[in-house]
Amino acid sequence: MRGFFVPGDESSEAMEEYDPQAIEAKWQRIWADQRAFEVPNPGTDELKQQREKSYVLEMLPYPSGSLHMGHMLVYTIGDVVSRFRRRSGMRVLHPQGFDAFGLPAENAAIREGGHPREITERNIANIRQSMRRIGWAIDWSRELSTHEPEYYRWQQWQFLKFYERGLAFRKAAPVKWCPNDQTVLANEQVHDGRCEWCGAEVESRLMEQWFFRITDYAQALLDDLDTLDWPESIKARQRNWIGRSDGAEILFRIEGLDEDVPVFTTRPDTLYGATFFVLAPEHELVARIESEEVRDYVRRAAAKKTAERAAATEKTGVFTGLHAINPVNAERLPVYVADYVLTDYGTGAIMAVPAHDQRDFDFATAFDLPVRHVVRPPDADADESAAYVEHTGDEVLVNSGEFDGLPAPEGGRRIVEKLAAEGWGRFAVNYRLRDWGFSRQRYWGCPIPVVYCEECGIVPVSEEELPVLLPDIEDYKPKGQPPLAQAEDWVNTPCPRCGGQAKRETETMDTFVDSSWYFLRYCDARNEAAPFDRALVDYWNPIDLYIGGVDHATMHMIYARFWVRVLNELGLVGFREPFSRFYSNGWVTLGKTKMSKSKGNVVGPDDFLERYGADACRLNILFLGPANEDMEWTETSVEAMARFVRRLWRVINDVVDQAPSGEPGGGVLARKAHATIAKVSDDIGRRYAFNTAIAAVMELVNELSRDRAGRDARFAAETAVSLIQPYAPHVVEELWERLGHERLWEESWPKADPALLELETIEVVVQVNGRIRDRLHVAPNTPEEELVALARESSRVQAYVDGAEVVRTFVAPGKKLVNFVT
RNA sequence: GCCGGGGUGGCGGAACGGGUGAGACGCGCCCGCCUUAAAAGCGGGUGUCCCCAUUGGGGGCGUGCGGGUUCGAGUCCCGCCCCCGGCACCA
Repeated sequence: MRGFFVPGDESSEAMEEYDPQAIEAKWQRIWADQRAFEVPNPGTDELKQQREKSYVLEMLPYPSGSLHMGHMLVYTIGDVVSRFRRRSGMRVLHPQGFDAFGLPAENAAIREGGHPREITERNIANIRQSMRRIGWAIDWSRELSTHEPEYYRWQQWQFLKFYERGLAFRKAAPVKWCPNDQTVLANEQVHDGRCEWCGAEVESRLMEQWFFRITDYAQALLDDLDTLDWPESIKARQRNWIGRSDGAEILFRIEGLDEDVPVFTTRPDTLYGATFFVLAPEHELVARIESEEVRDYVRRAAAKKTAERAAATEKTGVFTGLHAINPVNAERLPVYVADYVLTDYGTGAIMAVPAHDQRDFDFATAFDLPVRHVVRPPDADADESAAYVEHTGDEVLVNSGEFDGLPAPEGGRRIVEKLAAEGWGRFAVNYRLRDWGFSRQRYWGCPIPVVYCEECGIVPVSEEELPVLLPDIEDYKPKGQPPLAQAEDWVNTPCPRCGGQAKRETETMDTFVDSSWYFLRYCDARNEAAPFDRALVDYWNPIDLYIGGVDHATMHMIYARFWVRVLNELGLVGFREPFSRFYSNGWVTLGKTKMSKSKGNVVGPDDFLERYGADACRLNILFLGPANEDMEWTETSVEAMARFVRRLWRVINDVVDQAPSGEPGGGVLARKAHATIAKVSDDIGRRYAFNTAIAAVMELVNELSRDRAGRDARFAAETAVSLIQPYAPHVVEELWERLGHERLWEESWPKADPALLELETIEVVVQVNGRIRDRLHVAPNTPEEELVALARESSRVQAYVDGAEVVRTFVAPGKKLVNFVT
């Protein structure tokens, strides 16, 4: 049979070539036919079953033209974990859908013609096909796209609940307006004063907007971060974003206007150092100031682009002629209007303490205002010509009347207490987080289900009327008013309350609303009577492993947390936090720069799928490095993985031909196999160290390849195939069959035999004064005394001890090391 | 400025609760085998300096820099330097 076998020739003449395309197509067809990865919802009785559930989810993809390496990474991470957990006996939910609304499709429609829906659905079809081609184990029966009325209908329904609670409301607010896209942007969508999408400089405008009252939840969102198993860096970002500051609110009487204006400060200890007072140009009181100079300054400030205003190095402002009274010492402080004071942080007004705030100091210098130092380091004279802005906590108050000599923190406290007693101040907390402005003056989004009635004002559409369908229109180009305004038949509608003339809301929702609850809909994706059934949602949630990029750590993940928290208060879900554990994947880079469309350095997976197959590509993306750090894309590494798969193919086929069947013999190879089981299970199951799990299987295959016909070869082969299955699910099914089994994707995950994890002999390192001088090979259960005696006898140890007295002897835990100290 | 994460071979990276010669696994490179040749494959080598030597053997130094703790430090502590990221005229 092996007549032409030539020593050294690795390949059996009977062995077929490894053909990834054919093998992958075959198994993908089988999985689809058998609906292998659909997981039914539990029945009522099953809800009580012990079988552990696991909800593994990657962030919802935006359906741009095609998949990129970032997708490849995120979804492969989730796939490996979900396949691993499924084989570990859990009931695993691993669905997929599309974040289908949004500006890019609409802009493409404007640019190239066509309907955003057609463009989007074409992209979705394309991406879905790629996803199947990569072999991700997805429950496609739960697929959703956020642009489908079946989905957004229930989003509108939830909006109505928020509206009833007063959590969705309209207010006039200064908003970031993109003059190019003709729409309002969320703060989060503005980077360095520029529009996230088109890069145009953003303007500030005062407009009526829809908001969600997320600020009511700032503290709750901050507190509950402590309960979440997230990377510290991600929690830190959310904490930064929420931006809690502890301080005081203090009232200043404005002479002449007869108004008490509150300011927020984190430094009440410096109150005696206030030498002037500043209002933001947008502050409501400013409009009441009768001064041509002030009006002129306000006009110029308003005209400045946000970017300019933030980048300004020189402080500008104008004296109002008014004075504010410092409540602590009745000093008259000149009131200025200056645009370095922000209107949307704190109260839009500040007490200025130039001695202890760099910005105030700069302003005081420019306007020749006095600087009075009131806190001083305990053992040094302050430099009166500069601002002293440190606060180590050891400073003492000076020039502060009755509070002189107190440590600054205590002095600050006492000052607030005194003001509080007199009704001029209180301790206060301020947050950076703003309410979530969610209306967009664009077409391709979820319609906001309200109408404006001439008689009744804002009237919500009744639940029975949902969904408010997005109508088709001719022209998507915004012209100062939202594109939906063109759909006159749709806009004009009778008022649900009085039946009179009314107009529909023509703004649409921010797509972050769409992605704030999609993970709930997956649990009950075809429900036509409700957004979801609470029992099902409570069964699957919270998500056990949520995977995605850091770029969504603030906006999406804060909004979704807020949304779920509100649903919890509404009694619609039984949990407060949606994402128990978050795994943040790194970026795939080319060279050292991030792959991104704007940089034009995107390498797509399609080409590599064709050349090397899905299994090699899946292995590659996880072998590049730790998946939670940035990793550099190299073509040589895909080739290396293709080589590994081919090698696996050959070695296993040889084992099938050459190795005896029967029980493993417990030799070195069998022990290696058990060690590998332990390592891979821990790497995937606990450490999320996907790269080292692959390395471990490679080591096993390397050892196996040297002993393909041995008594443990078959066991080692089965183990290697089984362990690499989550990464390379196609080729292993083929090999598994050749090994005489079937349906590896349903096979229980192997368990390491603790008895075989112990090696027959262990190597014990013998050190003299911390330097390794010899090694012993002994039985693992050798008693300590015997071990020490053996080590002491070693000629090499003798040589290094060299007659000196051994003062101490250390035996490391596990008896793997003996150290003699002379 | 505040906050978070990092600095390990030629490269990507291992070393998981201080305990086996740091460098697993892979890439690259070098040598060899196979081949008419190539591809593929297979075997070996690959931190650095030094010493003895014929194959071979032995030793010192090495995880950004400087200290420290410890029998033992890439890992812990103190002080620096550098890189990446978040927030930021945020009062």
